[in-house]
Amino acid sequence: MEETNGEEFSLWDSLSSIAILLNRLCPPPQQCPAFLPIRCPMTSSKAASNLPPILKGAEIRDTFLNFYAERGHKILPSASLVPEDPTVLLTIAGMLQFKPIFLGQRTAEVPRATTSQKCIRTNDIENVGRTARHHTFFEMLGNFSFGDYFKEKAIAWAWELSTKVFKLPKERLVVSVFRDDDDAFAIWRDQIGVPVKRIIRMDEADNFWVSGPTGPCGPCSEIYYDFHPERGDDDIDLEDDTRFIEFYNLVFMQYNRDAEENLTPLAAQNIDTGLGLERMAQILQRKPNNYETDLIFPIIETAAAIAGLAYDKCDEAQKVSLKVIGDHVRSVIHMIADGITASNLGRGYVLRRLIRRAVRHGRLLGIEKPFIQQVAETAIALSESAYPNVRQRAAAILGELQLEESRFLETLDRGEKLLADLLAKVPKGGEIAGKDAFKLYDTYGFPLELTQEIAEEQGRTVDIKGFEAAMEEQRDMSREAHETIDLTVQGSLDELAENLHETEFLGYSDVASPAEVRLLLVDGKPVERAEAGTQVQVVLDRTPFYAESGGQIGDRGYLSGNQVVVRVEDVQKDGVIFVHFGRVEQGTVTTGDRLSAQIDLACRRRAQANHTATHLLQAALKSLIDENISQQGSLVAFDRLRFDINFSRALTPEELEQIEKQVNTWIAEAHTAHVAVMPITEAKAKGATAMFGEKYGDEVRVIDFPGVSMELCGGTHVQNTAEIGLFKIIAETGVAAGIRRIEAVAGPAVLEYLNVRDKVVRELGDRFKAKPEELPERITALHEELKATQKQLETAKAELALAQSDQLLDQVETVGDFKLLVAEMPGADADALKTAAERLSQKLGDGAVVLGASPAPEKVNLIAAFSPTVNKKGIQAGKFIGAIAKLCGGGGGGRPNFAQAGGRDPEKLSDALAEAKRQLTEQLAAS
RNA sequence: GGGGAAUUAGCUCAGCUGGUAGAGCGCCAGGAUCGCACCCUGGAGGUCAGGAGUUCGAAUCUCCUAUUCUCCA
Repeated sequence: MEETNGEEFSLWDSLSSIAILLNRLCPPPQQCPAFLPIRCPMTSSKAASNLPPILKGAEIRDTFLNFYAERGHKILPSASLVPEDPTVLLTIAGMLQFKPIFLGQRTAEVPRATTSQKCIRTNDIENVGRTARHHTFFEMLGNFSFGDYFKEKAIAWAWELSTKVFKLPKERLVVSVFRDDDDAFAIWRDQIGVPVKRIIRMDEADNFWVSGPTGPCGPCSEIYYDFHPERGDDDIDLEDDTRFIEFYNLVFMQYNRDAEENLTPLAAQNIDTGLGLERMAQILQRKPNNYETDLIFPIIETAAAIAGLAYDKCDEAQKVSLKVIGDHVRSVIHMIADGITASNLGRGYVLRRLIRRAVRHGRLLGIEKPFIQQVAETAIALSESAYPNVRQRAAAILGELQLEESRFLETLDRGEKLLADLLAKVPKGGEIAGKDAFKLYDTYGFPLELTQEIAEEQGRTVDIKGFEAAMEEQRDMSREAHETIDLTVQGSLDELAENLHETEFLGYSDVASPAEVRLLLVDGKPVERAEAGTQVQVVLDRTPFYAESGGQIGDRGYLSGNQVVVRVEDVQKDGVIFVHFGRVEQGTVTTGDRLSAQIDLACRRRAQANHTATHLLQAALKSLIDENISQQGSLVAFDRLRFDINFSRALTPEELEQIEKQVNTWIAEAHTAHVAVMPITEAKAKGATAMFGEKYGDEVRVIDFPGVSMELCGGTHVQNTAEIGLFKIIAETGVAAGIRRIEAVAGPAVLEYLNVRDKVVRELGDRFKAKPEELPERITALHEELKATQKQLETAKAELALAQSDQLLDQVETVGDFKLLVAEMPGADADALKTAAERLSQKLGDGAVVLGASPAPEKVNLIAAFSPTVNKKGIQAGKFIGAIAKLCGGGGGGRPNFAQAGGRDPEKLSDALAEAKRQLTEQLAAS
């Protein structure tokens, strides 16, 4: 078929409707195995001979994987969204799980593989829903060659898959190659037969792949689908996304780039490709964008139904909101399924933002009530056949979403209230300051767009520039803080590292060893010798000391030699070099000295007990509470251990008791440790627990207590769990939303812990004359008694003050139209004075009352109560009493009608009162 | 890792530049009612998260700690 005659739309539309009809005739996957649609009547029909068959998303996925499986590729499962590579936050590309192979860190088990990989990217999050194909969640179909086939086959297969299997018309395909890649250009032109005009050369920015500043890299070649072939082959602009969509990217990894940017050919050349599932679905399902494909649209329909909307009748803004929900919900269910929980850091924070954006767009659509769970249920149903873990984890997903959604709705409520206050202060037509909007966002989590929207409704604007400036400031602050950490020894060590060799670690087997001083530092600077009394850092050629890592703190001990003793208090690791921090206790230590390095065995044993206990704790949590619990942080010290886990609620006392019991049972069962070093892949295959955020080499150390716990770990452990003796949980607290912290003690540290508790309880028992179990009751009773007594005392004091005040009525004098009372109320405290003064002032009517007392040594209280008529004479209680209080060595103030003051000189009280009386008499008498 | 904020009665929250801790709901009692709900009157209920400091005086200002929320990396 020669291209359409410009009537693209009508033809396309009519073909679409035929296709839809045909699809109805043979639609359901269960009747229609993956390849059947290709054999549908449609493909043989003349009218549709040039139109690819409509395939469901799932069929596209299966077709791709099977195509490459038939060509010797092993189908591997999608890797988790949480990458093994700790430097990467989330799995952002199909090749991520193979990166170590491409970087030469690991050898491939198979020469060819194919995957459908779930991916998350949030760098273009603002575009999601607004363009046809930006997503935070997408699936990348890929075929990979590890030093096996290269360009020729990769190109040929990609073309065969596109044109023969997916039946994309050749005339509608355009390919790109890297500017200098003549090989690829020739293959496309000569072997595939693509017209030269439809092979476009592109620059580095688009068609040269690098994994980092150095390392493997190479040119790419991409295949684009052309929605408007009638526009001709002459000015093809692949950047024009109204015409082209890139759906297949082939990366030819053929060079290694060094620090000087020299490219040298790789011995083993690799192929890494990616075909966007959603994009292919858009093409094959004739949809205007990815969102309306069967991979996402049901989610949108669910959301629309909840909002009471019909998608095709929605305006553009509503469609954007629905698309954002459709996209984000897919991200969110897979993230939670892979064990991520919403929090305020790292990938947990990414998850939170996605959930909140989805909720917010739901509100934009007019949904007031929680709805995310319902939408998520649709998303789970859509994904479960390809990713069964979303169904297995459905309860966790829905629970997490419900928690986070309600938390966000609370945040919004609070923000709306604060914004209302803010708006009240800005006149109509005015502008909300950028820093105010930012504070709302930064401190209270209230989205900027929402601030703008509500402000606009109220006829006000928001200073966006000011907001962004404030945001930039906040970013700088974070970044600076991030960079300025730990400059202690680092700098000088880096300079010297070239002259130092890797410290040989002997501590797994030895507790003491001869060693040579290779480097001596004082205050971070290298020195030849250090005298007794100086703080030093020592680098040895070999050491039995464990350096802090994996949460376990460094060993303590001594370095000793001829007349020299250095006490080691801590050991840190800088890469492969161990630095012993300590103090020279005796003699002079000199670079090159041969010393005996000996660790403090008692401390080491405690650390071992705590460390193994940490492993048992993790195993117990996984088996008793939730298998998805994983470590978020850990500390193993000599006297305690701390273990942070991702878990969204507090553990109950019963659960903690259960865990404690389980760990102690394992201790009592005396399990023997099997420690082995093996390739990481083997360890994983055996089911060893690894930690995210922990860097592992190819060879890993596995600590195995068969049947109980198996973990990758470089720390030191007991040989038998019985050595731990006893394990006791002492606290369970929250660290951040979604993260709980368990603190415990194990081994000898338990005894210390119990001794302290025991001493306190015994002392309390002695003091309260009660048995330990009676203490709480006893204290409650005493507490109540105390409160009752205090209450009685207060009442009595108030009564006394009133009685005293009544007696003072005798001393009232009349000055002109006013009543005047200046008196001392011995023993009355501040409260009593206030009560009395107020009562007297009421009784006197127009007039002034000044009372004074000294409730304690070195303490004076004064109260003045003036009627409004007195204020009119220009006398204010606050100012008046302040001046009087100065006479007693103090100060004071208050309101014009009622004020209080104090001082420190009781012996001057009567003089001060006399002065007060004199002044008041004089001023009140004046007319 | 670095910021910002919050913590006041059983619950939701006021409390201004330091000067006698409040409201609404809930609770208890009384009134009204054949009775209940509504309603009216009265009452109980507070270590102002904890600790230190400044001050004559701190819920209020400063510092530390804990907990929760939130933003950035």
